[in-house]
Formats: sequence, structure tokens, C-alpha cells
Amino acid sequence: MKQRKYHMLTILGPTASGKTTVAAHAAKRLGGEIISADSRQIYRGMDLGTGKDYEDYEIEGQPIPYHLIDIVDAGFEYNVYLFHNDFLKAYNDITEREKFPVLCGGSGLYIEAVLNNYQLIQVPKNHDLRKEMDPKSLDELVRILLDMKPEQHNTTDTENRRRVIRAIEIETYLKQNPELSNNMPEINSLVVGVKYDREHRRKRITERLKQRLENGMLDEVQRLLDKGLTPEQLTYYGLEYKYLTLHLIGEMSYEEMFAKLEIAIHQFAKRQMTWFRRMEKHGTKIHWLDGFMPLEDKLTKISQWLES
RNA sequence: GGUGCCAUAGCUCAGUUGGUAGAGCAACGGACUGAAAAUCCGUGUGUCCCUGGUUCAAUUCCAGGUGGCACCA
Repeated sequence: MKQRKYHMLTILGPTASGKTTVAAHAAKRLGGEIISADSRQIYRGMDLGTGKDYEDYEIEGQPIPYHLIDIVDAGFEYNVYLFHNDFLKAYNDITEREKFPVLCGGSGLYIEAVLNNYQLIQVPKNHDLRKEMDPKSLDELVRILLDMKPEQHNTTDTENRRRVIRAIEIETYLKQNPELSNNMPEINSLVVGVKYDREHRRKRITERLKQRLENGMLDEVQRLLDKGLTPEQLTYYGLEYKYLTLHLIGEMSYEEMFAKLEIAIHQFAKRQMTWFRRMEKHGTKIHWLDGFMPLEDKLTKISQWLES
């Protein structure tokens, strides 16, 4: 199938919206391959907790190729820049083989980095700088950053020490290497969103949570702890990894864990929707599909949009 | 059946010496460019259980009722 207008199809949606199924079927029809835009599914060994579902990538016995899932070990510090970079490799790989890329995920920042072509370049860790900055207070760090870069592009830079130090590190590097470009091509993507009304979104999240707990999600987190990941690391991964860890190390009863985790996932889905609305406000046209629409109809809609 | 305690936001509970009320959590809205499932900001949504009494005025005081809890039978 030849595509003229669009170089890529993007399928986004909040957690538990069924976007992967839609993306996989669309990829099958388009002779496509999936590039995952999920900041947690990149980790090996983090499966049930991230909602990774390998079965989604097989349709009628035929595997749908996917990229950027299981690419680093749990514990590795990944980030938007690395994603952008890995995305480009996958994208080039797919298009060189004349397949159609389908970007699919719920990590809004990652998706926007690609669609809006964020200018991010590789900035290595600067250990000397970090050592120098480490003893300084948040206020001092913020002042240093503002001196270097009075116009803040990233408004969350000043929220905590870790972020400010990284921002100073990046700014320092840019001063020394002013001419770097990321060579990212402009990609014209059709953007499709899958969503349910709030009530059903919440219902689906709860159902899926119960299911995954029955399928051994606690064992998975225990395995990560056994492998040497610290509770702090797992807590930072948030949601399932945070709350199941707190339960496993005895800081939370099962009931409390379930109740709080359920709430946290609901809040997360809400934040995802806020991000998508923000993308629309900033000019990204999202073609929304109602979750209840039969799969066949969703695919038909997507084909129509792609050709229009 | 008797006695005591309780009844206020979706939940747990403050409070009003009588002038129609506020915390936490939830919920809702927003921000977001290098760990984004992270991080941060904002918003009170209410027959103060019901009926009557006292009072200029009752969610507050009094009586009765209803419901819940505890103890005694």
C-alpha cells in the first residue's frame, strides 16, 4: 500500500483504551510496523506492570513487527532524548524497507517530541559539573541556570535539584557546542486517538488491574526486587511498580495498595488526556475514535483519514 | 426493651460561646522539552438526618422521631 500524504500513522490514547490492538491491526493492513511510544514498556522484565501485551502483536498467527519495546534493562535511566534518537533509528529502518511506520503509545511527551520535532541533541553526563553543583541549594542552582539561560523553555527545570542540575549540564554543553543539529526529519503523521468516556475508562482500568494481579503482577515486581532493583528505583517508575513495591516491602496492606493504585492509575489516565488536549490546543489535529466503535469500523475510519 | 454516644462535602472528620461552615483524601481543571507512569499548580462540589419548640436569627440550644454504634437487660 502506497501512502502519499502521510509518512506515518500515530495512535495515541490513555491507558486501557485498547490503542495497541488498533495499531496492530492498522499496521497489518498497511504493511506497517509499530514503534512504541511508551516510557515504561522499553524495559525488559517489566511486562504485566506496564501493560505490555505481546499477544496484541500477533494477528491470525501473523506477527506484527514492533520496535522500542524491551530495549533496555530495568533500572536504566532512559529519557526523551534517547527516545527521540531510538525513534529515528526505527523510523529509518522501517522506511528503508518500504514499510509504513505506526507510532503507538500513551507517553504524550515522547509522541510530541517526534511530531513537533523537538531539537534535542546528545548531551553526555558531566561528572565534574555534577560534583561541583551537588552541594548547592535549589535556590542557588536556579540562579545559576537563570544566569545562563534567562528564557526558560522548559518550565519544569526549576522544580527540583536533579532537574536543575541536568538543565545546567545541557546548557553548559550547548554553550561549548553551539552548532549541533539533531538531523531529525519533518514527519507528517496522521494522528488518531482512542478514548472512552470517563466512566468506562475508569471501569476498564479497574478490570484490567484485577486481571493483571491475578496473572502474577506481584511476582513480577518481586522478581525485579530479587534482581537487585531498589525500592526507590521501582517507586520512581510509579503506578504498579510503586504501589506493588510498597506492599511487598511491607509498607502497605494489600487492600490499601489496591485502593491507592487504582486511584493513581485513574489520575494518570486523566493526566494523559490533559496532555492530549494540550497537543490539540497547540495545533496537533487528533482524529478521535470512540473506544466502543467496532474494530472494523475504527480501521475503516483510519483508512479514510489516511486517504483524505 | 433501657441507658449512653453519634448523625456536617463522595469518604474520614473538624467547627460554629446562636449570625447558613472547613481540613485531609477523593473528584474536577491546568501546566509540562533530557527518569514524563515522573514532577508541579489551581478549584469546595453542602437540605450541616427529619419534625416541632425557644429566638430578630437554629447546622449550633430544647423536645420528639429516624438511623447507626456501644453497654445493660
